[in-house]
Amino acid sequence: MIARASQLFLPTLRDDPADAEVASHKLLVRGGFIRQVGAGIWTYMPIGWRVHQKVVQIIREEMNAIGAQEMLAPVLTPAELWQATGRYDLPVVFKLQDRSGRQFVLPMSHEETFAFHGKELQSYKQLPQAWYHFGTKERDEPRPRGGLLRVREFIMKDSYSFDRDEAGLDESFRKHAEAYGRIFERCELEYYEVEAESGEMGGKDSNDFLAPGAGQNYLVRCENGDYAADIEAAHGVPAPATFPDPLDAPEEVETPGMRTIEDVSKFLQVDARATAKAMPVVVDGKIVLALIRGDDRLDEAKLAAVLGQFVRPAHPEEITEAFGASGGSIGPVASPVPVLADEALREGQYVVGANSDDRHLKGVQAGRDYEADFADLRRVKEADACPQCGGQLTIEQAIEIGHIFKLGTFYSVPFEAKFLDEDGTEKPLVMGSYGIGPGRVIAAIVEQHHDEQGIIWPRSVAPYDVHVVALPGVEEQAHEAATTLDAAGLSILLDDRDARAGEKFADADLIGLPYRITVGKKTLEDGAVDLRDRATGNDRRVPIGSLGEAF
RNA sequence: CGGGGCGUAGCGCAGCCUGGUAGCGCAUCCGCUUUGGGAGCGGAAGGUCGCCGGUUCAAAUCCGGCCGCCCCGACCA
Repeated sequence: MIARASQLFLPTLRDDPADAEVASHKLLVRGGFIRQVGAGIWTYMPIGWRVHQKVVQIIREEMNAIGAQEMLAPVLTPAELWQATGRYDLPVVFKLQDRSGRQFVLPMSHEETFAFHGKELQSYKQLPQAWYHFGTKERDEPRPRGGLLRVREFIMKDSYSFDRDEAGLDESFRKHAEAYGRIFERCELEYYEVEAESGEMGGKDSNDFLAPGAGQNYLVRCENGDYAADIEAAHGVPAPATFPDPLDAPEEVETPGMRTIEDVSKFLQVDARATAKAMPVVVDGKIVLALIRGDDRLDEAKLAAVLGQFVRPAHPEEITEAFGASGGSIGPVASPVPVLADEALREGQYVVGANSDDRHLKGVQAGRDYEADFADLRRVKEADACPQCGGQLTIEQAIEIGHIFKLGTFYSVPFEAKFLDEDGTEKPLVMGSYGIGPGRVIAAIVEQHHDEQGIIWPRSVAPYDVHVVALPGVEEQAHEAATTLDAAGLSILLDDRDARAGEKFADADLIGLPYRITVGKKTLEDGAVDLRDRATGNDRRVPIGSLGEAF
């Protein structure tokens, strides 16, 4: 097909929009792909929607290839469905009422709705099933940002698998993971499948697909390529500490006014890595002392994974009341509250607060001088070693483009979505859920495929294959060239606007179709046109007669 | 929800401090000249200055309230 730029709704902008920070946001707006309607609310304009449809079609083909069945569930959803699982109370869920006060939800995902339909599955003979749709999701995000990176309304491909048992779920999960890999490869995305936190979806195992680029997630990777994880789930091997000579028992020392690790380690001439810092937190109204190595940062997500969702730092008054000392001077020895220590502290002797202002203890050893539960609490740092091979870890921003969950029976039990198994017993369906946001995929592609001039679309998702630039005076010949390419099965954007060459070239670079053909008097004298590869910038002169075979 | 910033023509901005006929660049429309990397000249159109209230002879400008948007944090697929 041939689209004429003179007729298209394709408003390109010369300048970056004032409110854009990340490359994908700037380029998609400038290139006339998307426009903002409100915070986190976007319209896809014609060429942006074409890209979206290309991504959707790739996803659709790969989902169908693993036997998943496409359907469509509604956006407007009776609140009862969400009350059944308790997700009704999540703050990110949009709620509304109809005129007679009936309550509804605008869903952020469709586990409830699909589990509701799962009730019609009756027998193990019907299993496994996998259903999906491209549905509009609504999220009352506390803070939308970054163009398409984090929005309040978006289309998501979400699929739901129904199996007899855990083994079946494992298989459905694996098939989805493989399909996701094929989808992202076809979109020419660099991506990593990593273990993730399950967030508010319920259930247990979940993997994220992270694409390096801008984005809200932090991807930890080993230089040797054998380890990748989201920072909230990542493990790193901390650099070893240099310990002073061991002591037979803790020794109390005066540390006047020393409240920070930096102060204490400098004052006592001790490696900061041979100190421990104590962070009192409150969960369920009780104080717990979280203990990590002095040079580490507490990872709130990991702490919450151990202690529960509602952990908060203790207030200064709570600390003083419990420990009889202020925040910078507390420690695990004779702690009045349970101690939860980071794994790094199992071995070695550390300097810790003495639970008395202006005093610290040297030579404190876990197990000998205090009792603690151990867990991985520390945030991974760049200096850490890879847990697999000891290689150097790197941390980079990444976009979460897909997330797959093993839900188990979290949804099927409240909905009583049961089936009769081969042994004649009734069992709850074992479910999985699997999401991909095409909008985020598009943003990730642009983050990974652009230059100073604009976007460089992979051919698989480009809105058109070829940008035919008609220079003044040869509009007829340009149209003929476009017709030839169209007949050869390519999709064409024909720039037939009454504009200058420089402007058309700049727009072509910005819009980023894989190929550009320039039809101008200069080369037409030789019966040829120029063919430029957007990615490499290389030009080729192609005789008009063989245009159809040039691709 | 905490901190910071912004709201003036389609887009990017100045004007506000020190109140007095609303401006610049790009884009748009008309004409002429130009035409292979965002042209030149001439003419034109386009604005309830986010909203409401207050002060004042007079408010884009000062004061109060509200709304919207962006960034950082909290939170989050």
